[in-house]
Amino acid sequence: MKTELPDHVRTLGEIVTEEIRRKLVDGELVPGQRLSEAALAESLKISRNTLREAFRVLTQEGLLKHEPNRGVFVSVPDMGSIIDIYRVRRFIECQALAQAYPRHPGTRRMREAVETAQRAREVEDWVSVGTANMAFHSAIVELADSPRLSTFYAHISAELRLAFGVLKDPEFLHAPYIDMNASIVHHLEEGRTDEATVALETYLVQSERTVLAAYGRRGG
Amino acid sequence: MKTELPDHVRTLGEIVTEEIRRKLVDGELVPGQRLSEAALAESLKISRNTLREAFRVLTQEGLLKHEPNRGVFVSVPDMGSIIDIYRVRRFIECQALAQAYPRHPGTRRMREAVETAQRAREVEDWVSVGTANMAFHSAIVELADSPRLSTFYAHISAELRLAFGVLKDPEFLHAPYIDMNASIVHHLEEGRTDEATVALETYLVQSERTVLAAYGRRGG
DNA sequence: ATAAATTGAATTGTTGAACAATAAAGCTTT
DNA sequence: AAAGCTTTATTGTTCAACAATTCAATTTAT
Repeated sequence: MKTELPDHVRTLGEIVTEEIRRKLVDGELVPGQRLSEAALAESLKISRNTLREAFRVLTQEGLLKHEPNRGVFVSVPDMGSIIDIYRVRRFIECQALAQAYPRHPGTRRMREAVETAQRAREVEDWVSVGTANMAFHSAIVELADSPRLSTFYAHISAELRLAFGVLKDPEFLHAPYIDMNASIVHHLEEGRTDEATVALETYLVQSERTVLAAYGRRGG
Repeated sequence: MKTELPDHVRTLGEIVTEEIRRKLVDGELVPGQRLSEAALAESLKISRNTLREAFRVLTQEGLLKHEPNRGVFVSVPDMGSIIDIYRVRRFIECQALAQAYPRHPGTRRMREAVETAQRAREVEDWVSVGTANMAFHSAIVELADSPRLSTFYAHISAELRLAFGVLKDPEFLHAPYIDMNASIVHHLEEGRTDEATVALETYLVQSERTVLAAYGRRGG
């Protein structure tokens, strides 16, 4: 008897899409940078056509910007984008949390993300702190039990990492919020969804202010 | 002096993407149908490579489904999809309406959509009624002033039209709701956002039930 | 000297053909 | 009827070519 679960065959185009996406959120490719078809195709050892298919997907996700006849560029998240992203985050995360029931499996994932972040903080591994922090908020969105909402949030989230990348200070951006997250999940576990929601909103407002301020100091 | 605003150069790939998208929401291509690269490319008079780029975009939008080595198929919205879509709609539309301020320009667009729908009803042009109805709900989402949220909603909306297409009864699906929409925008204009939100939620619950029931009778 | 027009190189847009890899269908053999 | 094997059609991927466009450099004109 064979285990029949390959279901997700990975085509070269998809693999390459993931690879470029990773380079984008990891900061190997920086906002504003132009991605030459010929150069990138050679570097990834794929053909231009396959690369172009990947470009279309990532453009649709908001990570790349396509300017016809000029090329594709890594999206530059300006202040308008950041404001919009945080507006969406408050819009989605707060409501997902507000109408969650405390026994939802997502709660466990929130708890785990907080603990992971705390362990990473002890070793001062701020990149891992950031990753765990993102996982925490993804878990919040999953409380809504909507695949489409979760996918959408994943895109928003990746776009925000692009913005964080240019700031290059994960400690500053994530460390202060670990305890707030702990408090949020604690409220939720105890059934105090109202207080959890208020705490989350406070978090998001404060985080937005921090990011915008840092952004204002830098590129404008 | 030349009017310098072409800004959005339309590449052949984009044009073709729009064309296929139109065929999808107009029901010329039906859920489950396989789209042969060779056949469709020839029919549209474009190359396979260009068509494949369009496929990636539309797959990302949820209108097509890509099964590696098997081809791309028009998405078949099953009950799970419909439930998810309506969950997202309640999630987004209700909150957008609840926190809207009555003088928002979106309000005017809501009013105009209602009037367009009413005029179309008098002529029994049910397809136009449906289009106006969709415009009404897009206008609700625009009350949130978030480009990303509006784009996301547009995708959800197109996916829902795919599901409506198989039911083929625009009168049944849209006509009963014109007056509810009129009532919603009226409440909003008079500043009674709470009542407007309740009415909207009622609308969405009722519409979902109708669609699911019709779906259950058909393909299941 | 500045602005406009021209040229030319580099890049993207698009195509067609080719071949490899995979899946579906048909056929055989048990 | 099930398992194994061919055959066939389709997708995955590459390559080379050319058209169309941008951009910078150069020339020309004011």
